[in-house]
Amino acid sequence: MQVSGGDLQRLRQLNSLSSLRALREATDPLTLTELAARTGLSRNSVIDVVTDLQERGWIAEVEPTMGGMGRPAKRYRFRADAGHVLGIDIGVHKVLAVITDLAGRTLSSGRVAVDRHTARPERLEAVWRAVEAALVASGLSAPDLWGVAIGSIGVVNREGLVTRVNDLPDWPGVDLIGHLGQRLSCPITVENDSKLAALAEQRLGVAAGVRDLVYLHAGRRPGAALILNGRLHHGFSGATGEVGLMEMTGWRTMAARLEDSPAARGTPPQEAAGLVFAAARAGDPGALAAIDTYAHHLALGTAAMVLTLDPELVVLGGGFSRSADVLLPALHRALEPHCLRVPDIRPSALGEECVALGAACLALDHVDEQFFSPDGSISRPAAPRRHA
Amino acid sequence: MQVSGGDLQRLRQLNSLSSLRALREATDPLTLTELAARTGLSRNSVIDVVTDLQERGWIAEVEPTMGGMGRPAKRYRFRADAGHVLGIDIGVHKVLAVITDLAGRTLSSGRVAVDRHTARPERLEAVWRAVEAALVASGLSAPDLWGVAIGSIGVVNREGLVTRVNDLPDWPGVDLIGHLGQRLSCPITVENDSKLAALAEQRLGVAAGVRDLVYLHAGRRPGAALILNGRLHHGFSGATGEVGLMEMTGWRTMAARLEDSPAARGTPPQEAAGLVFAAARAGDPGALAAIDTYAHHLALGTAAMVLTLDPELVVLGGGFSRSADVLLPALHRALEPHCLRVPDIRPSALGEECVALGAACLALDHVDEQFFSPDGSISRPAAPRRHA
DNA sequence: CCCATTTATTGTGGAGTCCATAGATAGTCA
DNA sequence: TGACTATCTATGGACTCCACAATAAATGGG
Repeated sequence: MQVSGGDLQRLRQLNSLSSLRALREATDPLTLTELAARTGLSRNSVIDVVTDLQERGWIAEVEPTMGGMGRPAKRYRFRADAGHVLGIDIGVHKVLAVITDLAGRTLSSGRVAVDRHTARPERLEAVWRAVEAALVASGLSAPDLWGVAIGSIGVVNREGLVTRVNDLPDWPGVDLIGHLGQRLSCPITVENDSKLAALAEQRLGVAAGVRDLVYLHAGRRPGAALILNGRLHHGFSGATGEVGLMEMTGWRTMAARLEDSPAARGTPPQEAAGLVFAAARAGDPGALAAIDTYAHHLALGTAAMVLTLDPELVVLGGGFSRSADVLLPALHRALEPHCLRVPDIRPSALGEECVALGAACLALDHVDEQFFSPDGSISRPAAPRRHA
Repeated sequence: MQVSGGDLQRLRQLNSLSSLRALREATDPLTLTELAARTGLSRNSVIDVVTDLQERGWIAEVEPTMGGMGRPAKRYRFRADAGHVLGIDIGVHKVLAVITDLAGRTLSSGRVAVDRHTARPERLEAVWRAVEAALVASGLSAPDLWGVAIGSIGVVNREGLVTRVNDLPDWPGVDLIGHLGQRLSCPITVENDSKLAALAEQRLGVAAGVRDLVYLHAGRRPGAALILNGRLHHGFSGATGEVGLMEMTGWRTMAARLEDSPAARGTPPQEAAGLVFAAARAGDPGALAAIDTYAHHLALGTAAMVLTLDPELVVLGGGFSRSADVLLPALHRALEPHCLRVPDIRPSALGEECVALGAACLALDHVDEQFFSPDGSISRPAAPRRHA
């Protein structure tokens, strides 16, 4: 609840922003009268604001719709194509770059495969190749980007440094902002990948509009992230959702035990879990038991977070969420003995672009913040700045 | 980040509010020039705003300080005595009502002793007697109150209803807003007592200004509450910080086990814990071991919250926090094996008025919200309204 | 085809708020 | 007493919003 106040021009800016927001959040183009009603301004003032925004390229007039009574009104829409942001997902097995417009719609993407043995320089090079591919595919160039956010595995602190990673020995300490800042001249943010997946679900996925939620990354490397009061919860040092570190939850070993179950014995570990889920779907008692055991452990850590936070929703994401038809009921059953009220549980709606899309959402958030800050102006973010 | 905008009078209102906030947050009275610098407004505008605020009784002029160069400047201060709020703590053993000014400073209080066998009607009657006593002591009457908040034991939902209580069988379902609304004509809010204690610590106590913290209520009935992003975290149904419900933490029985330790065997349970802590302070090995066991269990639940949230600070409150000199180091040791980073732990600074003060803080928050809402005016809250 | 009805657009004047600037005022210091 | 400094006071200009009246463009009925 920040009170800003200021100048008459600041007032005009605030009114422009509230008009812009109204147009952006509306599903259909709005007439001047509708916009006046939504912003609470008089019609005259809305005309001033709208012509101004139109000249600056923020909104566009669309064909008036005929057929109603009276003189047809001009209609205006938000121009989501006025600017673009870049979201990057740096994972163990892939690097994915996505370019979206200001509404978060994907325009293009670039993908480069890597693996757990890829060294830091090669991984960074892969990042740049993915970005270039996405830029080429979109027809844009680097200076057209208004913001960039990067999702990385590991714990990311407030300065955007990766501080702790389990799987990639040479990844901690990498300065992604410094690296990408050499070629990109817009604000750059770094965040943990699970956190960005949670953000994507809250903005574009099954958790649209939910204020408090726990995101579970159920996969070979379990994790969790939190959206609290509608915002990503970063924590003091970035290490949130780490309940799996409590040995009693069994999170450290639960995925391996699932892959070791008789239904998948002997298959390569990357396919094992899928086989177990398939077997369970076919009614195999051993597979069902293995999944119940997995769900039991997943529920222990989840219960710790749910009892702490009492969220409205739990989103089941990660690779295993593809088998939500089997896993979700088991998780629900396993949570019941622990929770006062088992929250709604929904499987992730977004695919493997989840993290990159969440990164784009975070970049959009920062663009927004710049607009709405007291000294910001309604124009594209200008100065290259380091964000964390 | 709510964009408001509006007409010229709304702009004036915003500028008045930012001036008011600047004066309230300043430690000393400010001159017009200083105020202009802090608000970013021109001197002329500040004069307009300030004379207006003075006429409405929000600020007062103080004697100019001589001795400097140039013409002595008028100085203005926020009038914290312009309004008052009431905070009520309804506990098992006492009802405490506190009246504070707009700065959260206690003016008067009223206290009535009750016990676990007091039935609901008598407890509600005690609430009213405590309120009347506080009013009499302050020289105010009910219509002078701008806001009321009540801290109750048990889970409190968004509608302000008490939904779940362990110790008082006839307390769930009590409609405190309806009851007090019969005699008080200002907005009334109800919240869980531990949550309010946490709020008090964040506003007036050891956690001043900390954005993310976990409040531990270490006492005969353990509990926890969270401040996240500078605001009280209520949760979807009000049941946050309930990690103690996980049987593996041992929270349900840890206090009884402490009271049962040899150092206090045979003493009345209300004094037992104090005796154990005293014995530990004197070096008694059995007492030290009992405290280590207690700290171990307290740490299990705390670790679940800390790993989930990665807070900056843990505040140790509740009755046992009087023995923080013994308990805090034990808790720190017990947390270390579980946490990546053990947060700063500080003992509560506020005494047993903690909950009532937190209630006053919450009432002040609601008064503030009314000021800063787009359609609010800079005047005392008018209409009686139910808050939850 | 013309006209009443409905809704949107355009134009004018007034009120409120903020700002820049210049001159008057009230202290201190030599 | 007179220079100096910072504050107070007054005036005019610029900007933004609003209310109201007149004009314009569509529909639908006679």
